[in-house]
Amino acid sequence: MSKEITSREQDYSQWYNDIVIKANLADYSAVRGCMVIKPYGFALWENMRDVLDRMFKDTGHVNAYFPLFVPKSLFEAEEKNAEGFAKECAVVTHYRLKADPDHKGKLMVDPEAKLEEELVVRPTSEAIIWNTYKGWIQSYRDLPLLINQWANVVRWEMRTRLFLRTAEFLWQEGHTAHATKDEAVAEAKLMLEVYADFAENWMALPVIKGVKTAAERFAGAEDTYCIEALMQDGKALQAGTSHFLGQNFAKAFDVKFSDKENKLEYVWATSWGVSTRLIGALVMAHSDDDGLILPPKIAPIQVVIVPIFKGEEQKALIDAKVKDIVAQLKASGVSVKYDDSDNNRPGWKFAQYELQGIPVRLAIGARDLENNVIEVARRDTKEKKSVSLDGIASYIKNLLDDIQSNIYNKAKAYRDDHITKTDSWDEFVKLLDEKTGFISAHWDGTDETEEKIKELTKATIRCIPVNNEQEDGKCILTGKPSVQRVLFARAY
RNA sequence: CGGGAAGUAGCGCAGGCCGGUAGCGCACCUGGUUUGGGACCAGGUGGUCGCAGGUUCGAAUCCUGUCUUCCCGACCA
Repeated sequence: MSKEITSREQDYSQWYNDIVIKANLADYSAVRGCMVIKPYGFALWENMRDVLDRMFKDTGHVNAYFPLFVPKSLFEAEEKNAEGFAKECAVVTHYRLKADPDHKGKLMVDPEAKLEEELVVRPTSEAIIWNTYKGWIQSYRDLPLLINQWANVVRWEMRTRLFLRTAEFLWQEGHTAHATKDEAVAEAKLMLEVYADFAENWMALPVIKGVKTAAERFAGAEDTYCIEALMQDGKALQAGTSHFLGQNFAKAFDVKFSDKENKLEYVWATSWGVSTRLIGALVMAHSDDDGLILPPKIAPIQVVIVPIFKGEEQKALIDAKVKDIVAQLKASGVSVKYDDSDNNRPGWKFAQYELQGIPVRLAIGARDLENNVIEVARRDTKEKKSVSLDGIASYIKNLLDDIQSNIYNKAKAYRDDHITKTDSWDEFVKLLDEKTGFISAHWDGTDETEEKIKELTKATIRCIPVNNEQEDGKCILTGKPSVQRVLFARAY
């Protein structure tokens, strides 16, 4: 049991915070609601970003960068979107400070330097981007326009949590323009598939693809698609969203194109994003009471090697052997760190690297050298095994694959076990409190019922799964007729 | 933004009521012994007690304000 980390049973929230801090993913900062992403956490984000970036490019997208600031007049152009974000916008009103005459050595906002028009710090970039697209799109030959940007955004949250909800966060936002509705819908669905692929095959995070109800939909969208994941405390977490925006932004920003018949039409739009919140999902989906557990495919370091020795002579022999092992692993594309620092003893290192979620640990001492073996410890199951050094690289490669799928299967088994069907309101309430997870129940399709259920239970409709089975039934709350079940859960 | 708790050495905490030389454990430095699951001995370094005011001869301690964090709530794509 870790000395550093609160157990999940004792305090799940504290367990999460402990892991984020103690595994060196992030740190608190002097700015309310904003965190520092530390090198280890950022390396993880870089790996995730690189994979996603390649997936975006493989589906025809290119990167660009748009400004951090959005003039208020542009921001408010698409009314629903603006209203949706209005309450959490940071706004720049002045452009200069000056020495404060009443407080020596202090600065004050210069009242003379008020901006003509306030600048909204982007909570998302639809406005500035669609204002720009207006100048880029004239003809159907300019379409589709498939652009992504990696950026920071600011949402002035009242209550923040490391990675899960911070005032500033990093993300990517794709913004595409299309000639037809069908093509835009297809794009939104395609990117949902990309996100699901990334979550499942790289993050080992099983997700449910679905569509949001009107109440949960992105402000300004016609349809919001999402991937929903389940955390170990039974709460759902939205891990990514993809929006079909219809012609709402095209109309708000007057973006028209000439089609083949030379008719002027509004373009069709999508936007889609995932953020550093995914790191929070990763932590909460896989980790245990000893610390972080990372899927090998995105772990910053896949293998750490710890030498165990008495005296410099042994150390030299081990160094020579490890040098060879490191070369073999690197040649096989495995990222590896050799920790031969003398600051800490092996036991300390073992605990530390487990806390940081490094998938595989190798320990090697004089005894192993004699027998031409090495001790292999896997983080996910904590199994240890002595393995021959002959063919060690391919053994490790296979092991990393096995760990990747084991982590996924474990998360999936938990998730699948926590999707419960019910047709009884009493059971619905009981399940939310006791079993937790997703509850599959009939809903009459109205905002009022959804809102009422949220009031009564704090559960929201996470999504209507794609390809949802159609089945006649009665609404869990009102008893009114329903044609399908939807997934409810308490959520982050 | 409302309610609660916290902030004293890098980390974890004591001290605070009852104002009077700022302490403990871990970490760090030096030396030595060690090294197969968070080593041990000895000797050291390190703090304007979150910040700003106030009360007082004197404030970590009392008062006011403020900042940051955590928990609960409201809010949140």
